[in-house]
Amino acid sequence: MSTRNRAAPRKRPRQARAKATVEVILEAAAHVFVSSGYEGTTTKQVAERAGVSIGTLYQYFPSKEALVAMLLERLHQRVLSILSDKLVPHPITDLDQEVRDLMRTLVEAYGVNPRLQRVLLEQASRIGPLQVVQEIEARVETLVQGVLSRNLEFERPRDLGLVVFIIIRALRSAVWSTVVERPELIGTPEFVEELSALVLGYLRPRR
Amino acid sequence: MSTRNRAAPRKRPRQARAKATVEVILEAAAHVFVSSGYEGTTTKQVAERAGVSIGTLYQYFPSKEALVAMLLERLHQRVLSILSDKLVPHPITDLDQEVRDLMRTLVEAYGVNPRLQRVLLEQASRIGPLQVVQEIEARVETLVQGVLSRNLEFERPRDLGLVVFIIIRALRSAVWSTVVERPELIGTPEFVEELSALVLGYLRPRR
Amino acid sequence: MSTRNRAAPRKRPRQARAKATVEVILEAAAHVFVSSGYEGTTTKQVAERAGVSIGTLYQYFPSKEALVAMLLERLHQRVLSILSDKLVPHPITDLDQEVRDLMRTLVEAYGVNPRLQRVLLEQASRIGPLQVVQEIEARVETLVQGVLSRNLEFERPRDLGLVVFIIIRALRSAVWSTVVERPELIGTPEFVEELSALVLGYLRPRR
Amino acid sequence: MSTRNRAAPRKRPRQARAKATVEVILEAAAHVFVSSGYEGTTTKQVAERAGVSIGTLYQYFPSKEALVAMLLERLHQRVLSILSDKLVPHPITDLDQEVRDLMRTLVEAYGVNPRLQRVLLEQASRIGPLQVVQEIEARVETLVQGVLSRNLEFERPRDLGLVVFIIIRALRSAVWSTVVERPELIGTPEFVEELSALVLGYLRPRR
DNA sequence: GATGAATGAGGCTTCATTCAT
DNA sequence: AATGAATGAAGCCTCATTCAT
Repeated sequence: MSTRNRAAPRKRPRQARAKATVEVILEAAAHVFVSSGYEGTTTKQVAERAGVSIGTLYQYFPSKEALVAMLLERLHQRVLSILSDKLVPHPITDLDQEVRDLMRTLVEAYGVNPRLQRVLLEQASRIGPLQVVQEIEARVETLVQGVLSRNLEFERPRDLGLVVFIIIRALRSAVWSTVVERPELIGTPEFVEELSALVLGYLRPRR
Repeated sequence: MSTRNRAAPRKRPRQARAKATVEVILEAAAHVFVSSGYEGTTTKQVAERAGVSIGTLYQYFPSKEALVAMLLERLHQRVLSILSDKLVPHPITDLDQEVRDLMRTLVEAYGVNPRLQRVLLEQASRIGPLQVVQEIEARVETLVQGVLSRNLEFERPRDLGLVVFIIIRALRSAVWSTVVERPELIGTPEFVEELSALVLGYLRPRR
Repeated sequence: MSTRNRAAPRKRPRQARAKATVEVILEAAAHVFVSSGYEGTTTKQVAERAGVSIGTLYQYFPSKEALVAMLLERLHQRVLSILSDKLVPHPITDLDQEVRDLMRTLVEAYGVNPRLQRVLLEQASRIGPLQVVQEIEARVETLVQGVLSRNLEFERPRDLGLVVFIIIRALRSAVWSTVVERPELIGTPEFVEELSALVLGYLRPRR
Repeated sequence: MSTRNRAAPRKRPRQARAKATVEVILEAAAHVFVSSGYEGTTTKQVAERAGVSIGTLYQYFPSKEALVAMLLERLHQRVLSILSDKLVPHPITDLDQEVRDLMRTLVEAYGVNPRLQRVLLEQASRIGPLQVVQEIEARVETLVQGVLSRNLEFERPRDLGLVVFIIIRALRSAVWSTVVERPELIGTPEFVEELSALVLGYLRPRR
């Protein structure tokens, strides 16, 4: 319980000013985490960039980990909301297009501040499996698996769970690596096309 | 150069005893890095696990970074030797089998102590682009690209460099994630089959 | 500038408590430097003697050098204020008395915590030419040279700069050595008399 | 006894080779002490510069202090031999010339590797009053005092011990400072002339 | 005698966190 | 609520010295 609590926010801000303070701190934290990494980031730096005192920071976040936890929660909410918006069940007309849309959605989701995602997820595993993260990951997998199971049939028997597991990691890694190593490609149609090819080729039965 | 190269080993061991010491330190470092991560690892822990004094450690490695650099070098030598052994140019008979072999080789290479690979590569980028790493990555890409360019033809025009970039990240990530999250799958034929499907499907022109 | 200036104080204390802390740390540092020398002094010793934690020390002084730099600045301010107070230009009546007063002033200035002066000046040269020190030394030389040039005439041509250079070192050394080796003499009229004789004899043309 | 012994050489070298080794170590030590200061000097540096192993160094000198002690002894032997050679009692003809010779001798003595003298004497006081040093200093003072007492008469009563004390410090400091701050002046007739003026003026009764 | 590998106490410094104001 | 001064555990690293070979 004590461990779990370290990562929990200290108090929910009630007043408008307090809410603004929390926002500004989180923004600052995101910025510093991205540019300095988790260990390279000091709470003082975050406070300074946020323009608040270190004491104020600790009033809202009882530890450095709590910053990670909160950011992780937010980030995943954003990722999840993207997925939920786009993956509402609906009648399928064009299978190919369907799968392609799904992938585009995943790429879009992983493209939300990917450097921050990287830093945070790295910590997520160290902090101990944060419930938020696990939940989200599970939901993403479920969503994807749902779409696929409703729409695909394989010639040979395949473990759909494994397929989804692999797809997600492959896509995520491709997106993140590209952000870091070839940022100029992000957003080009060519890049999206290749990612789609990766996934569609994988899902489509081979001759 | 002397001041800057914190990552270079401090001295070449001359006596047999010293060589053994270096080995034992590196083994210890690998172990602790894997279990505690780079920042979570202290030089004292490494020395203790190696059964040597902290002074001895610093006699051979002038900094924590130097441990990473040395391990990185060794790891890559191993990875590269796997690749070189298997990817010797030779007459192609069965294209499908050929590509599948290539992928198996990559999986094998990324399966060499993957948790350590993860920790080290993460640091590699922070330490500054270590030559060893860049070289290796370049050579892997070149090798793969070579095999592919000799054996594949695409219906639509594709940027082969981008294709290889994506394949490598996708494969690597899939292997690493599996080691961490589903270790029981590593080595199963099913897993290898899926990875092959991922790559072959990607490379094969879609109908 | 930020990286290089290890000798600059880290932050200006705002609250009254902080100011008091800075004072107490500087006093402690002066004491320990005098009794143990620069290298013999550890920052921990200083913090302990000041009755603050080591962290507090580093909050205000980013390094051991910064302690030296600050003490040097203070010491020289004191020395300079003594000189400025006494060496205000004024009409000369008794030349002999005039020079004697000048010397008395120098002795008084070098007599301000001379053991500390020794330790600090030794470091000043190692730290790299601190501006404060150079400025002060230059001003002392200028002041002395000014008084002398307005009041002395030599039979043979002499390099007044060299004369001043020698006088200052000779006086300073005599004062400092006496503090260390014959402290009982400091302040006796006899001692002052001899120093005056040293300087006046030097300045007065020989027959 | 244990403290005293730290500074004593470990063994007298008997063989020629051993003697050469000791010499080469001492030369190296002198060099490194001068360029890096006492604390800045590591025994390993000394060994390396001497071209011997650290083990060999410790075979002849049981500690870093022992190096200082030995160098101090040698240096003072040299200083003392200069003084002894020149200050042999002899009939006085020209008083003025006599005193001037004495001063020249002192300057010459203090000019023998003055930077090393500075480093060593600094340590001498920290190591604890080394007998060698005290003896030498005493002998120098005695010698000088002897010459002066036989040849000078003052109008007013003066403490000759104090006079000598002051002269020696004044001269030494002037020489050493000049080496550090105005090396180009060392050896010029002008510089010697000023030092002589300093001393002669001091000794000669004022009108 | 020589070598250099090994030791470990101890130094400097950072930074997450607490708490008095 | 906010501030920022104070804390101190803990990390990295150096270097004088010992000792097995």
